[in-house]
Amino acid sequence: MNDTRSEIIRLGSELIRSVGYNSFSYADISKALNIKNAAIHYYFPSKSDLGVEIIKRNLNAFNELTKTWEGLDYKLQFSNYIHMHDSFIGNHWLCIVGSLSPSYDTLPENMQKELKGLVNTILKWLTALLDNGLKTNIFSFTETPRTKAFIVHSALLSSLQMNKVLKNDVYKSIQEGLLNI
Amino acid sequence: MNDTRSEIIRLGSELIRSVGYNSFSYADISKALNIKNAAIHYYFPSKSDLGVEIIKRNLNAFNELTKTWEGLDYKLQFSNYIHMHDSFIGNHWLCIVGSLSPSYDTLPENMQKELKGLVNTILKWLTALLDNGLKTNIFSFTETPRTKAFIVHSALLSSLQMNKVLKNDVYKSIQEGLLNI
DNA sequence: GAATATACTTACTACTAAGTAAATTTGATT
DNA sequence: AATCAAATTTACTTAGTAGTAAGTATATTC
Repeated sequence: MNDTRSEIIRLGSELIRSVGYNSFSYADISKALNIKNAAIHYYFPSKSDLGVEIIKRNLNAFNELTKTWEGLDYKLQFSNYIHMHDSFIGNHWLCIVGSLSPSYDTLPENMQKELKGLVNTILKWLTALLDNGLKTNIFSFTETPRTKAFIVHSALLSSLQMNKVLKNDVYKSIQEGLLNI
Repeated sequence: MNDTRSEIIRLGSELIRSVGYNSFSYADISKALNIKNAAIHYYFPSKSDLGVEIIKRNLNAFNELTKTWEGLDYKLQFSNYIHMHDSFIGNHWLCIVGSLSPSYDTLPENMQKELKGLVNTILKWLTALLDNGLKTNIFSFTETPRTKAFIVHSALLSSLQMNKVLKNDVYKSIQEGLLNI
């Protein structure tokens, strides 16, 4: 795969995580990569094409990653999930879902669809894991697995957002709280 | 208080909740109110002045509301808090914190400061409530009150964001899950 | 009744954004 | 060396966006 193209995607991802989809421009990318904005339009005719590609890659990465966890015990899989975004804290980055969801109504339709698919994939995987763990008495909680998945996912996603604002131990605290399952 | 001014604030609040601070313009407000954009600049010279005013009003409203709950038993206060944003679901609105936090790095400094103050106020109140409830055996949870406050706040805030994307029962589910304390 | 403040409008500026058409360069193939 | 397609720049358009300077009608104060 072309170097410029993947650099655009890499930078685009970072920008979505740090300032959000609506707050970065092709100029931000072109300046950083020392190319012209038209060069980005060559690879991604419209900004939403880039947005869709970035979401797709995240979905792919999630599927690949969880596949490598297959067979691990549920506690470890859960812990892996909870620690998935640890590398983002220092830069105060968000996960893609936490970055794009709040501005969902302003996103182009193809990105909305892709984002919805990503969220559903994550929740489906997490619900199944919690269900398995509950049935085998590895986990212990009173909510339904689906509700528990909603809560865990939401709390984790939002802890990255709060980390941006408070810049304190909110992320680590929530992690520890959630792991106590 | 002036009618135009409060209409600007009302509409600004709605727009922040629905599309976010960076995605609405003075044109959106001026068109809706049948005034010129300069009229908005008359009341709020810069957009951040409007943003700050809206956050301040939310802080004020939170303080006023929780003050009216003083004396109520902890379970009821907690339930009131959890149901605070029920009226937003139909329109897929976010709470102010959930709307502004993800784009924190793009906000003008005065808004960042104000937002941080609001988050701290909410977390302080919630932590105190959870602490009181735990000490009197009204609530039962294993985390520290501070961590539990982080989790509850984050899960609730993010459930409104997920409601935008999924448009299903995620908000109600999380509410029920959280109330089981 | 003259002066002044309030609440705007008109008409603009400076700037930024996404996007495009056409020309040019680069690099591999024949 | 000539050719051709892919990659990229040049130079531009269109459409916003925040913000401002100057003017005006209406009410309020002196």
